[in-house]
Amino acid sequence: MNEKSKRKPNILQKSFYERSTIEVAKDLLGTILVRTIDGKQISGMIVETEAYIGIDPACHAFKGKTEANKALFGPVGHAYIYFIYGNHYCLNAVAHISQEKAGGVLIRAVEPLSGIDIMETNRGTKILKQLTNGPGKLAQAFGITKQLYGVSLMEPGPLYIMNGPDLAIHVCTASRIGISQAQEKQWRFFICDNPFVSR
DNA sequence: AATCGGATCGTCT
DNA sequence: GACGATCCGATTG
Repeated sequence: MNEKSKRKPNILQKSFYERSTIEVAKDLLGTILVRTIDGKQISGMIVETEAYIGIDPACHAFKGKTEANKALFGPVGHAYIYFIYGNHYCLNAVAHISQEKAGGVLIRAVEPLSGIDIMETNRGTKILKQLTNGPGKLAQAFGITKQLYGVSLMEPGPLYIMNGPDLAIHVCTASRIGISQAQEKQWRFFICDNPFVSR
């Protein structure tokens, strides 16, 4: 174990996020999303993601940089959060190769691991499968709002992502959900047969 | 089980 | 002024 991993045990670092957005989206499957809030911890294993690269018409960064999407153009390994449909926040991890100007991975679903009682309170339901099986739902369960906009996911703070257990993961691929552009791209990834994948 | 429409508001045109 | 990387409850089969 080297000095770096001693300081930040198991937390994914810049070298993980500074790669092809699609590769990062696949590799985030099976990792652990951790939220610390009020001294308590919520965590879940990422089971569903979607890749959005800057040159892709479905990506929020496609039409250029704005105040709302600027995090997508910022340093990799940070959170890009957006508010949609008047009700919901969604979480992305900024990730792209250095030559690209923007790109991110939408975290669409996780499998609850710890802090399930807090998730139940945040979501207003005790139905386990409905706590985090969708991007808006997991944001609500984890208490993710725009106050976390742009925070680093690479250090022990309010929100970070850790390596998961070394499990054999079978990755399924599909079209992304809820977009009108570039629907043919197969850039949605999920752990096959996991019950917390949306739909 | 599957489908449908309403809620609701930040962001961009 | 319209729309959206969604969710939920109601209704129908």
